[in-house]
Amino acid sequence: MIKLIENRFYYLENFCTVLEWIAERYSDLLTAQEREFIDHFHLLSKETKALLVRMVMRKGDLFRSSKLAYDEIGSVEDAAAPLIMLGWVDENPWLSLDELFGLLKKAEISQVFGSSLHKTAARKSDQLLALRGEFTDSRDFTAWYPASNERVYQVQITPICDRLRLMFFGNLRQDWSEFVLADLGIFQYEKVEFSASSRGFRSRQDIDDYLHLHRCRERFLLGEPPEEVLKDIPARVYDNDWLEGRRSKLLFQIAQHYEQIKQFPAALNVYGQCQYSGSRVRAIRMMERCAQFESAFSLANIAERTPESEAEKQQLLRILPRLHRKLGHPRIPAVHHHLDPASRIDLALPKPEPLISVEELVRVHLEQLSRQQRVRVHYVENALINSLFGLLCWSAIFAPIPGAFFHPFHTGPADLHSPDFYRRRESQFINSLLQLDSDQYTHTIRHNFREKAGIQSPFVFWDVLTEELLDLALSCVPALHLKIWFERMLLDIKLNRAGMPDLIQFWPDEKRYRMIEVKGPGDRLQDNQMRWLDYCAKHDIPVAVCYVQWAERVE
DNA sequence: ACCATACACCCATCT
DNA sequence: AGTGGAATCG
DNA sequence: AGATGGGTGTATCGATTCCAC
Ligand SMILES: [Mn+2]
Ligand SMILES: [Mn+2]
Repeated sequence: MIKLIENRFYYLENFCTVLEWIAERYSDLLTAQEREFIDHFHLLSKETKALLVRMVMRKGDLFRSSKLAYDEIGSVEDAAAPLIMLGWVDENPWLSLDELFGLLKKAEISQVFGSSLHKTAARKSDQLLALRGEFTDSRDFTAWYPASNERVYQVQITPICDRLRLMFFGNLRQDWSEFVLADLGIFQYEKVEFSASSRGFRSRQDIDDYLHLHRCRERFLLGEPPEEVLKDIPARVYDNDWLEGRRSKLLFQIAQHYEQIKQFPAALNVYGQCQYSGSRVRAIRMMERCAQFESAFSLANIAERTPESEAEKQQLLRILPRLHRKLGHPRIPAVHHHLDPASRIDLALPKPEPLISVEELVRVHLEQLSRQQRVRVHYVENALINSLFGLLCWSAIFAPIPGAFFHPFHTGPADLHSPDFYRRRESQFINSLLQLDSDQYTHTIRHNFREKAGIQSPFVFWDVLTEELLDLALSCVPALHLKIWFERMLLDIKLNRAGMPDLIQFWPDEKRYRMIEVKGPGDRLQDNQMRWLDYCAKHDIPVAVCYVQWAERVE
């Protein structure tokens, strides 16, 4: 299964693949200077190109020459020379004290700062803290550390490399190691026949906007005061829905941060600026915390008239009665989730070894409970229904819709969470679900289980879905039930792909099943779990909640 | 699937 | 000394 | 006792190497 890489310059080959890919499909989105970079790169010697790529792939931009030892490259000095001429690498960068500390080992720090250091035993980070006041200037490496005969190199071209990586992958979370991991067979990706015109970006402005938001997010994550970051986040709504989603999400996270540091008015202000799902409820909550009950009440009423999701509706059922009370209105009774007593299981089990989970405990208990008939219980959570969905609808999910796939390393379509995901492949999904009206669905699911085994999918959990589990599921779960599960998933994939019960119990002799949510002491049903339980009850799908308590230990 | 969600475990407060 | 986290590599 | 909101920790290929503590 694991292949060997025969080319010692495999990483360079991969980098070149990206450059060629970009030059071929995205050249209209590049500046003359960027196109020039690509052309120049190809003219360099193999060793020089390899050294640059090694540096680009590694963390940070500063490297000691001794840390750039690669057999296939040989002399770093020789390989680096052309890069220095081009200005792509600085051979003698000015280093701040912080940067120097990142390059030196602790023993070397004592050597350099011996006289200034009070305690050589102190932690490196404390030494840095202590020296910051004294050494505020930047110097080059030999000035800091004359005894060293090493050089320090600094790559100068990370911005353009990040831009190219973003254009290729459509995100910045994937990096160049994707290639080698796929070559090694660690990740298998579906081969989608997308057209040569399929791209992750339509305009240079979109790329610039993405990079800008990304930098804002990094500054926020690094701890810069949110007020400073907010100044640079555009107040206007982006035309591109995808980018607007990213803008909204960043604002949401900043608002959450304000919430954590108890700056509720600031949080309210930021929640108000974004339409990220859930921000409205948080805004209502912030008004509540600021004792603005009238505003909270009126926003809650707007939300109740036009709820953004089932989840919001559910939260409003808790919020509104509370606000009525706070405002001194006549009480309206809070409606609580009601569980049919018949589908409630109470168990008192001996407290087990700390390593075993409650779900596993109940699973074993239920399997051993009824000796007279065959009972199998699997701990599946979301994995089973999602996997069956992913296998049945494989061709719909991986349909080559324009813009959904544009490089060879997608785990799923790029627009999976966009509101029109379903609409854009409606006929394919209708076709897939139609198979549940005959026994065709079992063939499709089994076929894809064999043919697509191990291939990354946003729905299929290959490690959970064993052959035994698949057989049990296909023989015990009626097609109609699968259709009901899948239809709700398709209504809102992001929201409805989770919250499914922990266990599934099969009675293979009766071709019957039941799903069971396990709750240990001190654990409660979550909102999304309640929504699935209600939905299943409404459609006569057998579900139960199993409450576990620890049985008294006999002393 | 945008270093994230999803899950369980834990606590404080209010009724 | 030994341990653990981060970085690197294929 | 229970409901509610809130905060936390865990997990991402796996082997090897380096370095701080
Ligand atoms: Mn669970
Ligand atoms: Mn559970």
